[in-house]
Amino acid sequence: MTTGERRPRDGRATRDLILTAAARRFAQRSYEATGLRDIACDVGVDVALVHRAYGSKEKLFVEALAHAVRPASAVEMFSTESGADLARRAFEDDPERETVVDPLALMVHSIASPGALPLIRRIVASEFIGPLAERLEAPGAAKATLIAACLFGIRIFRDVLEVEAMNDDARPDLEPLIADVFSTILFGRPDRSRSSDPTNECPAA
Amino acid sequence: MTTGERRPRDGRATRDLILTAAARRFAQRSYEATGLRDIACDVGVDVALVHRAYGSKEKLFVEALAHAVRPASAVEMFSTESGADLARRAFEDDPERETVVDPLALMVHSIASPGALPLIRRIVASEFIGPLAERLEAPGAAKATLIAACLFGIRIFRDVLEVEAMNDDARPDLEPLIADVFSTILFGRPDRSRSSDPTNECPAA
DNA sequence: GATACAAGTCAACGACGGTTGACCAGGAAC
DNA sequence: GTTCCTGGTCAACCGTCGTTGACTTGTATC
Repeated sequence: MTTGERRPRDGRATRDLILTAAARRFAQRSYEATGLRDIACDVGVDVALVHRAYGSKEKLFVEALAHAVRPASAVEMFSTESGADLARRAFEDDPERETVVDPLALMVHSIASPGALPLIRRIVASEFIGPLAERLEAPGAAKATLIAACLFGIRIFRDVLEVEAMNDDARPDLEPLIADVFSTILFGRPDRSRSSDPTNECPAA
Repeated sequence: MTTGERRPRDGRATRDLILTAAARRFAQRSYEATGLRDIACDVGVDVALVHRAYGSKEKLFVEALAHAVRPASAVEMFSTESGADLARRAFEDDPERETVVDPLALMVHSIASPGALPLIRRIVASEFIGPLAERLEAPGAAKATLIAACLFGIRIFRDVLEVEAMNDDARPDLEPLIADVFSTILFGRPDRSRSSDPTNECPAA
C-alpha cells in the first residue's frame, strides 16, 4: 500500500504500528502463512522497513506474541473466584482491553510454529496458571491448570472453530453448565446460586 | 530420498503411503510449514507423484485430515458415560487405534489453514458432539459440546503445549478433578465414586 | 548552513515451494 | 510383438518469500 508519498518520520510510532499489524496478522493466520509484505502493506510501509525494524521475521513474531498476550494478563481475568464469573468470561472479552488482537487466536495459530511453543508454554504458565494457582487451596496448581485448559478449549471452540453449538443462541444452556464446571473445580461442587434440577441438589445443611 | 532405482509399481499402496505420510507431517507442523517434498521424501518418491496422486496440495491435505480423524471417531471414545472414564480418556490414547497420527494435533495444527476450518468444524460436529449429544438428556447438545471443548483444551495443554503442570506427575491430582468436571456436566454433580471431602458430599438418599 | 544520523524507499538476490509437461518403464490386452 | 494405460521419474517454470545493500530524505545538532 505504498502510495508514493513518503510517510512522516516517526520511528517509534512506526515500530508500534508494525508490531500491532504483525500481531493481528499472526493471529488471523499462522506464522508461516503471513508474509512480511502483508504486514508492510497494512502499515503502509516498505517490506525492508518491517524487516529491519525487528531484525528478522522470527524476532518480530516473538515480540508480537509476547506483546499481544501479556497485556491480556490473566491476573485480572482470574481476579474472580466465582464459577459463574468464570463462565461469563468464557463468553465475553475483557472489557478494559484494547481488543485489536485476540491473544487466544494468536496463541492457537502460533502453536504450529517451531520457535513459538516454548514461548507460549511460558506465557501460559506465568500469566494464566501461576497467578490463579497462588490463590487457590491445594491442589492449587492442578485446579488452575484445569481451569485454564477448559477455558482454552471453550474459547477455541467458540471463537476459532466457531462451533455452531456454542454460539450465542446456546448461551442460556451452556453458561450454567460452564459455571458448574468451574465451581466444581474451585469448590468441589456445582454452582449453588442456581437450581437446574432440584432433585440433584444437596440439601442446604 | 529418491535412490535411483525405481520403486515397485503399486499405485494403490503408494497412494496410501502418501496419505499417511502427509497426515503425519501435517500433524507435526502446519499446512503451510510442510512441503510436498517432505512428504515425498518420507515415502521415497518424487515430488511430482505426490502432487499428481491427489491433484493438489490442498486436496491432499483435506483427504489426509478427513482420513486421520474419522477412524478415531469419538463414537468409541464417548461410548462411556462415566466421568471417571472420560477423565481417563484425557490422559490415555485409544488403545485400539493405530496411533500413527495424533488426530488432535492434526486438528490443532490445521486450524490456521484457510480451507481446513470448515472441515474441522464439520468433523467436530459429526464425530464428536453429535454421537455424544444423542445419548445425553437435555440439554444434550450443550453438554456434549462442553465435554468436547474441555477434553480438547486438556489434550492441547497436555500433548501439544506440553504444559508442565499437566504431565504424568500431576495425574493423581488432576484426574479426580477432571472426573468431577465431566461428572458434573453429565449428571449435575461431582463423581460419586470417590470422596475427597466428605462434608461436601450429598447424602445417598 | 554544514553535518550526521535515523527513517524510509527501491531494486534485486537467492532459495524454496507448488505445479507442469515431457519422458520412461512395466504389464496387460489384443 | 504391438498397443495402450498406469505408475513413476526428471527437469524445469514461475511465483513468493525473507533478506540485503545502496540510495534518498527528513530532522536535529553544532
